[in-house]
Formats: sequence, structure tokens, C-alpha cells
Amino acid sequence: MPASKESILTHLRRQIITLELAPGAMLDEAALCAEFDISRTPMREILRRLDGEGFVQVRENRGVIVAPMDLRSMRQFFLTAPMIYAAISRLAAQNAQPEQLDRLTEIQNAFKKAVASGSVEQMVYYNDQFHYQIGEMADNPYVQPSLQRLLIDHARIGQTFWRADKQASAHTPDKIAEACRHHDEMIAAFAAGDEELAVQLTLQHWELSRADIETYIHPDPLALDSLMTG
Amino acid sequence: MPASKESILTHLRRQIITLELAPGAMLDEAALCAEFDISRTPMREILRRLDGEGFVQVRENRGVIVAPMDLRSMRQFFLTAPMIYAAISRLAAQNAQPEQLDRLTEIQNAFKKAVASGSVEQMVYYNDQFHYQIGEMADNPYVQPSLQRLLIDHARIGQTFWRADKQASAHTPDKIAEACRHHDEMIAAFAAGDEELAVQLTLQHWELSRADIETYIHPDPLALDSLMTG
DNA sequence: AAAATACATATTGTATACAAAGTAAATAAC
DNA sequence: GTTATTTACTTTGTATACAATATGTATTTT
Repeated sequence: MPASKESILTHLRRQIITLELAPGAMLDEAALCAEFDISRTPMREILRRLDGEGFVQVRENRGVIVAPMDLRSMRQFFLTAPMIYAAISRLAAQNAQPEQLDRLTEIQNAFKKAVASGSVEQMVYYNDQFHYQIGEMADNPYVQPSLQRLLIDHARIGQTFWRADKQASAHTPDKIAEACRHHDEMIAAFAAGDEELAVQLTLQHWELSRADIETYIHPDPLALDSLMTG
Repeated sequence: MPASKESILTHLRRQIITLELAPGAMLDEAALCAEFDISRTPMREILRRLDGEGFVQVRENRGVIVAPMDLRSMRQFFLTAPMIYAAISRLAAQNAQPEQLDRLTEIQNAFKKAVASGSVEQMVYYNDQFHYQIGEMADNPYVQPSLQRLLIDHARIGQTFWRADKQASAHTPDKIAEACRHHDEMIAAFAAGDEELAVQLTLQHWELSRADIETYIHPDPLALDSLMTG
């Protein structure tokens, strides 16, 4: 039985944001067709859609690759993310519908389960879904595309954030707990229609993530020092 | 001889932003295949790409329509546009490359020719290209998608701006001349790397357009009054 | 006469065969 | 031994036939 196009899209999106498919990796059309038991025509359509969404790059006559992550656009990422996130949160606080808030709460519950189970892949996925759903609530066709592109790279860049166990002691599960608390507070702010609070929480949430990522890009000089002297 | 995919994309994009293809209009796949002398497979790919770019909507099993313009998203448009335009201009002032500025100047020259010739269609097109090129200069993969969606609707909503001859006397060619002057000044600001000036000019430029559009949405009450008493 | 169903038709989606372009390997030239 | 060029092969792009879905019309039923 062939998989539905929608399920294949979801599957590939998930593989890309969880780094199961590495940035820059070649996607073999024929192999994917075999894997999901569909012919080339619909598979090609799926790949073009993923291109439109920024997950992959279709290169004329030269195959499809997972969207690469160059350091060049990394800078742009840090510049752009807080602006778009804040704008989206403000709009979400203005426009959130009850059913959408229910859905957001559902996602947050799934996220909490993932945190409890310690599954990094699930944490990355549901955190992404959480912020994607905020984009849905903002209901603005003009900023949504930017948000979606930011979320793809945020999920991939911020991957280490969730790997609390593997890394230095400075990187305790406390941070994950804090991020989780932010989510809860954001839901409340959206439900109350409190724009200012929503924006403020969003910026705090961003700062938590940003600071963490920065420690990987500019490792703590002290730690480096202790490494050299010790 | 069949037309190239790239040329078909350009052609359809142009028809959509100039309203030659009306918002909501059905696009007949077979007819387009005949018109451009290509088969369904590449035409379908073109239509999906246009969907990804926000020019059309592909509805499962129910054909393709030109992206509709509902009043619902109109409000979102006015809210979002100045923010994105300002951000793009700032980035363009930071990152503009000489060749990109040359290209921008070329487009502006074509735009001036269009103004001189009085061709509304050309004015709409080259104005769109001008702002699209600023997006290229900004070189930010995260905001560019939003800009592109804004430009589609800005071109379509602002259509009347360029029809100076057809409309009320309040709507003189002065405004077009002013918009044109803004373009020149913006090019200079980008070339000088003057972020603040670029943003300021961009917001002025936006305000000119916004005020004009508003007169069509909220027609001048005085004019209405004179109509009723006269 | 109005509503509902069934049928015919048109349109969209999928599979597959063929064409074109790119890639890599082997041979030839320098 | 290195670089060019040719050739085989792999991968991507296009055309077209077939399947599935939606739409409109006619017929039936109430």
C-alpha cells in the first residue's frame, strides 16, 4: 500500500528538522519512490513542495539536496529570528481562536511527554510544532513563510539544546524545564490576548535558546582556559 | 518551439501581478499547455512552484486558481508591510553588492521609461522588480519569502496608484513622480550604506502608497459630501 | 415541481516509457 | 605522468496513457 503524499511530506519534514537527514545530503528520487511505494511523478511533486517550503533545494538536472546550513546565513538567522518571532507572537495574541489554543495545549502536552521520556528527537519535533502552531494562530499569510523558514533552521541549529545529558554540566536539564515553562506561560498569554506579555515571553524564550547556541559557537573562554591550563 | 519553463514562470507571474489574470481566476492546465506548447508534467510543476511562491493556489483535485485577495488578509497586509519593508531596506543597505546596485539602477531606468510612456502595466511590473531586487540585496533567506508575498499583493492592491489619468484630480502624476524620486534616493542610500536613511525613505515610500490605497478603501468624505449636495 | 440519485463527461492525479543532460571511467594525446 | 576527449552509464526531465476524482445533466422518486 503506497503512503499518502501528506504523510510522506510530514515524514520527510520531520527527518530534516531532526537532522536524521543531514544538511546538504543528497536525496535519491528512485530510492524514495521505492521506500514509500509511489511513482516518480508524485514524489517529484513532493520534493518541489519541500523546496518551496525551504526544506530542500532542487537543482536543475543535478538532483535534490537537504537545505544546507552555511555559516553565512547563520548571522542572518540571529538577526531575523527575534523580529519575526515577536511579530508572530503579537499577532497570535490578537487572533488566537479557542480551537487553536486547544491544539497548542495538545502539542505542549506531547512536548512535555517527550521531555519526560528524554527523547531528543521528539523534543525537537514537538517544540517545532509548538512554534509552528503559534504561526497558524497569527494567521498572517505574509509573515508565516518567514517563520517557517526560521523554524527549519532553528530546529537544526538548536539541536544541541535538547541534548542535556551528553554535554557539559553548565547545560543542565534546568534549561529545558525553563523553556517548557515559557511555553505554558505563552499559552496563557495568548489565551488572555495579552500582546505585550506574549511578546516579552517570546523574547525571553528566544534569548534562552540564543544564549545556548552561542556557547557552541563561541565556547566559554573560561572553559577553554581551564582546558589549556588543566 | 516550446517556451522555457523559466520564461513561462516569468510570464505568469507578470500576468498575475498586473491583474491580467484576475485574483481567484481558474487556470486551465490543458489550455496553458497548449498556449506554451509543453506537456502537462512540466506545466504542473510550474503551477506548483507558483503555489510555493504565493501566486496561485493549487487545490487538491479541484484545479488551480490565481491567489485570491480577500479583505481579511488586507488588514494583515497593512500591518505587516512596513515592518518587512523596513527590515529589508536596512539589510539591503548593509549588504548591497555593486553589481546588485547596477541592476537596481537598470530596473529604475526601465521604470522611468514606463512612467514616461504612461504604460500602467510596465510601471507596475518594474516597480515590483525594483522592490524585489532590494530583497535580493538584503540577501536574507528568512525574510525574503515574506517580502515576495507582500510584493504580490502590493502590486495588485496598489494597481490604481499608477492610473493617474483615469482617476480624480487629487490623484495627479505628482505622486508617481514622488515615488520615482524615492527610488532614486533609496538607490543612493543603499550605495552609501546608510541604513537609517534607507529605512526612513522606505517608510516614506510606503506611506505614499498606503495613503493612496486608503483613499480607495475609505473614499474622501468631503468628495462624497459634494456629490450629495451638488 | 423539488429533491435526490445515477450516469456521463471533464478534469486532475499517477505510472511508465522515452529523451536529454550530467557524471564517471577509460582511452588517447601531449 | 598528466591532461583531454570520447564513450558508457546513471540520473533527471518530459510526454503520454491510464486511473481516480469531481462536476454537471438527466432521470427518477416523492
